[in-house]
Amino acid sequence: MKYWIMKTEPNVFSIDDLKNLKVDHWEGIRNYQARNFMRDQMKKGDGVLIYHSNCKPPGVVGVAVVDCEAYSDFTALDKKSKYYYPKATEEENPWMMVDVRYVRHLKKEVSLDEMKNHRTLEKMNLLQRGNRLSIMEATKKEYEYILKLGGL
DNA sequence: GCCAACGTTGGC
DNA sequence: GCCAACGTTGGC
Repeated sequence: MKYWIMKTEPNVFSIDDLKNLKVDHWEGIRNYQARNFMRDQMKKGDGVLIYHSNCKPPGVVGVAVVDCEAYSDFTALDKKSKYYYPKATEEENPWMMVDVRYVRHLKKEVSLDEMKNHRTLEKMNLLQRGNRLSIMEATKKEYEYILKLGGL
C-alpha cells in the first residue's frame, strides 16, 4: 500500500466537492510522470492526502482513498472539455485517471508553511524545490505525521 | 500579477 | 535527437 498527495485548485475542484460526490474520477492529468504514478503504481485502497493549491493558504485539507485502478481519461477525447487533447483517439489515448473516494476532512488544515517547519517532513516530495507535479508519492511516515498535525 | 522552474512542441 | 520558444504551475 502506497500513499499519495494529489493537488487540486479549490476554486476548480475542492475537498468539499469531493465530499459531496463521495467518489469522483480524477480527470485532467496531462503530465506523463503523474500519469505513470496512476497507471503503474496506484492501487485501490492507497491513501491520498488532498492538497489545495493556488489558494490562501495552500495546504493539505483532507484524506481520500484510491477507489479503482487507472483507466482511460475520457475528457481527453471530449472536444467540449477543457482537458481536450487533440492528439488522443479512442484507440490511442495517452491519458488516464483513477477514481478517488472521500474519507474525511482534517480537523485542522495543515498549511504549506506549517509543513515547512517540521523536520520530519523536510524530505517530502511536495516540499522539494521546483516540484510542480500534481500527483506525488508520500511515505507512510509523512502521511501519518500530516494526519497527526491535522488533528486526526 | 510576477516570475522561477519546469514540461512540451516543433523546426531543423 | 537537439534545443529555442512557448505554455503552465503555483508560491509569493
